Amino acid sequence: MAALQRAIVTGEFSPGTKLSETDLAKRFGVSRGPLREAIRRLEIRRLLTVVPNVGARVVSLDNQQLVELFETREALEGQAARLAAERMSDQAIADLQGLLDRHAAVISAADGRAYYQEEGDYDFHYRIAHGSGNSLLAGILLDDLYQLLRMYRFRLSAAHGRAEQALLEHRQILAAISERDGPLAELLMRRHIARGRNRLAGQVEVDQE
Amino acid sequence: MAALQRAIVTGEFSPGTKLSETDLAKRFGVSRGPLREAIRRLEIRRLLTVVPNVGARVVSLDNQQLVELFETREALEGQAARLAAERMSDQAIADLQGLLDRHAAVISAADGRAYYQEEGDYDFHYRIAHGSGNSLLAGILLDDLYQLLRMYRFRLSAAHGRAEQALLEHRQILAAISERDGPLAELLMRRHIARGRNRLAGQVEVDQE
DNA sequence: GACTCACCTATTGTCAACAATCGTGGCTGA
DNA sequence: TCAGCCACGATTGTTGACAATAGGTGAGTC
Repeated sequence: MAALQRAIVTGEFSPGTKLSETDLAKRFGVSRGPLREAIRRLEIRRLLTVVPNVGARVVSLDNQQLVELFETREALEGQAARLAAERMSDQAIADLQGLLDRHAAVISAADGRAYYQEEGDYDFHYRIAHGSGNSLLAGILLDDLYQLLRMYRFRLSAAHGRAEQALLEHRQILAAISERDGPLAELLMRRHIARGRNRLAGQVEVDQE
Repeated sequence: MAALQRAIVTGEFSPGTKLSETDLAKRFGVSRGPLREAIRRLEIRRLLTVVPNVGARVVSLDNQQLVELFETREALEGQAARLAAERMSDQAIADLQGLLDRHAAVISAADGRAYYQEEGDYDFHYRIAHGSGNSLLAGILLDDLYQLLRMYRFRLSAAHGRAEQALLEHRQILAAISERDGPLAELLMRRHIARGRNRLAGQVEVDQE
């Protein structure tokens, strides 16, 4: 069930790949019934595109669609940061501070490369989404958009030194949250994501098929 | 397929209702296989809550969850309004102006009651979402959140005179879009939705079972 | 040689039967 | 009388087989 989603998100199936029901059923050792249900779920989550009587393919996002993804994240994560500033517990904020400290250690050890590309960035955003105290908002971000984003992390490869920059931005956002300044937290988060979007827009198109 | 979703959204099944697979299968004249796929889809769309080995129920949102819905809409529709101000065609803006004129006619004819409760409000927000030019953003709003919202329109019953107020706010938003003022359009849209949320918060709890 | 049409294969869509799990009701015992 | 246990019924989860549709392939014709 979740195994299929993981296989897609982790890039085991590259974007655009045709998914045969019978093949997948054998691969995961289940019958086609449950598998079709899993496919429907991933279709709604926008990880697969299904055309009737033809089959399912792993979504293949062009740069335009990635820009759309970032625009949507900008709105939702901005709101999440604002709400987190109002609602996150002092304990959760302290924990998040600890997380960023660990990230800093990783960065200096790995010379800046690892942080942004790897799960560290997701960790931070993950906690902010949860910290919003809004389970609907958090659900849309974590269950839908982040899964989509992870498929394309390879294309969002960080420029050298981007890791330190990202960490700095994370620290600024957390500082705003810590001071319970909702509007500032929202503004900083939106900028943080907009930077990612701009980096994307300036990138050469890399179409695969 | 879509018939089940329509039946739920239109309130044919009231919130909290237990949905039996066999009953629904007979009702819609299909087998349990396709029906289960439909259930999974509606589960992801958050219209049904499914607990394993027990069954599916129509979601039953308490006021807290409705507040979450409005908070999420606020972020997404605000962004949609901002983008619409940048991207909507002059033609689409003119059409939307015509829609609001027709709404005004309906209001004066029906003495203000019909507009806000009925589909008129959705029409406006629907077009803004589309006007954003962001199909992901529009999809989340139209396919997920609005369906959820429509289930609870009865609880959001407008106070007398709210229809005129809503129409006025719609006109202000459209004016900002027409002047290509993205930030203003976002601000006004967020306020427009926040008013709905505040009305909700001040409302007595009406739990159904 | 290129185009058209019919067939054929492979894949998706659907169905009815079987297995597994949960909730309920009644029974038993203290 | 009430608590706990057991068995039964009902509902969900799963499976394999059958039907329908799409795309490719080959022969035939212009």
